Amino acid sequence: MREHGQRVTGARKAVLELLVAEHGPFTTEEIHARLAEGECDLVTVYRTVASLEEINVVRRCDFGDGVYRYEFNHADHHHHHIICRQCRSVAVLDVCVADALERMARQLGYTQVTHALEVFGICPACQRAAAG
Amino acid sequence: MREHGQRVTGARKAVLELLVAEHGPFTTEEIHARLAEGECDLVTVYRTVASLEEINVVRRCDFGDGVYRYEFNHADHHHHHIICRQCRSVAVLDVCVADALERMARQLGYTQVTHALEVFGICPACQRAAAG
DNA sequence: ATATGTGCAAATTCTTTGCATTAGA
DNA sequence: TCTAATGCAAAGAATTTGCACATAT
Repeated sequence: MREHGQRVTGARKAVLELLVAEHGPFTTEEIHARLAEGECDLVTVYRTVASLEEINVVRRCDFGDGVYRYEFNHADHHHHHIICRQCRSVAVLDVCVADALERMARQLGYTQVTHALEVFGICPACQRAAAG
Repeated sequence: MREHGQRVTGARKAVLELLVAEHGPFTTEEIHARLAEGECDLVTVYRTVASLEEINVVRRCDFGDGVYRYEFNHADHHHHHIICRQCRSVAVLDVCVADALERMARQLGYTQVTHALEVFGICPACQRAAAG
């Protein structure tokens, strides 16, 4: 963070430690709720995840329900999520197949190429619940 | 639409015709603005794209700026977008590589599997602008 | 005839901003 | 010391909801 002219503060340490310790992804509300009482304001959580995303330490996910979620961005361990459309449970798909698309984008002349990929479905538990 | 118990109304025809004619993707505001004056309320655009998305005629895209966009879902012609982070211009990446992930999700027991994939970068024009 | 869709206004939800205060470097 | 970060309150933006009226089947 210091490399990017950002200060290392209590709030930032707390948010980042939480995201490193638990996998997430979490909404800002969830992050705020998990922090110690009075540790840090909800607004500061918003500002903190934005700062962390800027320096690529945190990745923002969109599960399509109008709320953004944030998770620690393991540099070496890129993965994606499968989200149940019904119960919103999240599982990890431990593979990434988007490299081909990123290459294609670079060939088109784009730089700083990244991607966002989420998979949606109905999880086995919800299928059972619907059937029973 | 009738197959899904949905009624064919003027508003729905207008929105769908627009999305078929122009490529999009468009925000609800953009759709509303392109429709004939008084053709249909903005709220109805929201409700219409939701109905159309439900029956998979329309696909929702998230370009990461907090606004959803909608485009006609060519059944046979699945593609993805490359969005310039700076000027928000959109180009089409005429390939889809997510089938492997969808297969994986189905193997995990998920049904009704779909995915959302967007690629981001800085487009050549914005690079030139920044350099010049 | 009747359930569904629409328009308008208002509410809700998520996120951002302004500004005085606090605290890193 | 000086700039950046924080907390609180308030604003802003996107989307959803309630309800009376209109309309497709």
